[in-house]
Amino acid sequence: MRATDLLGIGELSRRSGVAPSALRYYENLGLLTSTRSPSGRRRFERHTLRRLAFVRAAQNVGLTLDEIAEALRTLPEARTPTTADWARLSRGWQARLDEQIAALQALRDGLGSCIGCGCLSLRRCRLSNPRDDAGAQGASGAAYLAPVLRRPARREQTAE
Amino acid sequence: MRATDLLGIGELSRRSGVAPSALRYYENLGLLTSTRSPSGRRRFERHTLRRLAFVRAAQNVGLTLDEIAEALRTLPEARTPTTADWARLSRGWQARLDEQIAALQALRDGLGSCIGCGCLSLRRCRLSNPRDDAGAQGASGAAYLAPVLRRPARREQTAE
DNA sequence: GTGAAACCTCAAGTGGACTTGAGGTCAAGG
DNA sequence: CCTTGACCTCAAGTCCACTTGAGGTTTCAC
Repeated sequence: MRATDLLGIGELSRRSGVAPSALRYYENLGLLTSTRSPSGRRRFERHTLRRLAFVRAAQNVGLTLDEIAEALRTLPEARTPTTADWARLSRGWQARLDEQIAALQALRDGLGSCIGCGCLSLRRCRLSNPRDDAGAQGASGAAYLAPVLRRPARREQTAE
Repeated sequence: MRATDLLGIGELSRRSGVAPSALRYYENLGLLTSTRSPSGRRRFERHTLRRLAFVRAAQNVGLTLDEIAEALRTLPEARTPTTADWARLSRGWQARLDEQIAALQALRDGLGSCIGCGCLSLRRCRLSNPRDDAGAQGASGAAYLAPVLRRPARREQTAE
């Protein structure tokens, strides 16, 4: 492991596309670890890039940083994680994604009929559907649409 | 329009599943309007339920409250909105949803191969894929996965 | 040797969508 | 008459994932 195998925070940022401030933040949360140079600068091992890739992917699947940190804590400290380690952590995401996709498809299909009818409410439409009809369904009325997936795209491009 | 056609905030909350505090908040943002009783209490018209249904649906599609408010401002003030009005507003959501679904499917399919290989990074894997490889792609390197759809389900059930 | 760039820490700010709390009013039932 | 509970306003707090800023040190190229 030569010195050039260790990345400074700027280098890691450039290679990962994650802002230095975010990297420090991640380290605070325990998602990342670093050693320090004599003058106190962070030195990250190269496999931190893979860790970051995992973090990104997990975020895309909808995990919070806390959940991700918890998952990462199950990695062996002693050795560089293997592909099998990563595969283990990401098992289960598939199902999660399937659910999210199904929820969105339901929304889209509901929307398909709604655009025709313009109803956008009441039991004819599963697009929104609060429990109108004065509790005709009892307390455990219609569940709302899966609240998956809010929030629009964020400023991701540094360009512009 | 009899008095019973007007809903108090509690009643509206119960029928819509939206918390009173949220309803007041929406009114502040201009998503909702109300008249007031002599003693200053809010009275909502019944079609506010449909407005709320629209808000919910729009949120599910990924719009912010500001965007929703803007859309709602294009509704005619004078009359109760028609189905055609609602349909007009929700046109365009379809495409948005299609995009979101496609993004998620790409993520899932990428994941499929990654679970096998455990790579979870580098150019072999489109699950995460920051621009590693020291800018081999130039400044306009791989765009990250669509950052659609973060954040997990929120406490939606009052039950429990 | 000097100035810019890169790094450090720690505290506070941001944005979106609300909720919570303090402090007060009003209507209805017993 | 009194209490309970539904409602009011306005300010501040919460959560998540970061970013920004102030104030200070180190490293590097010239």
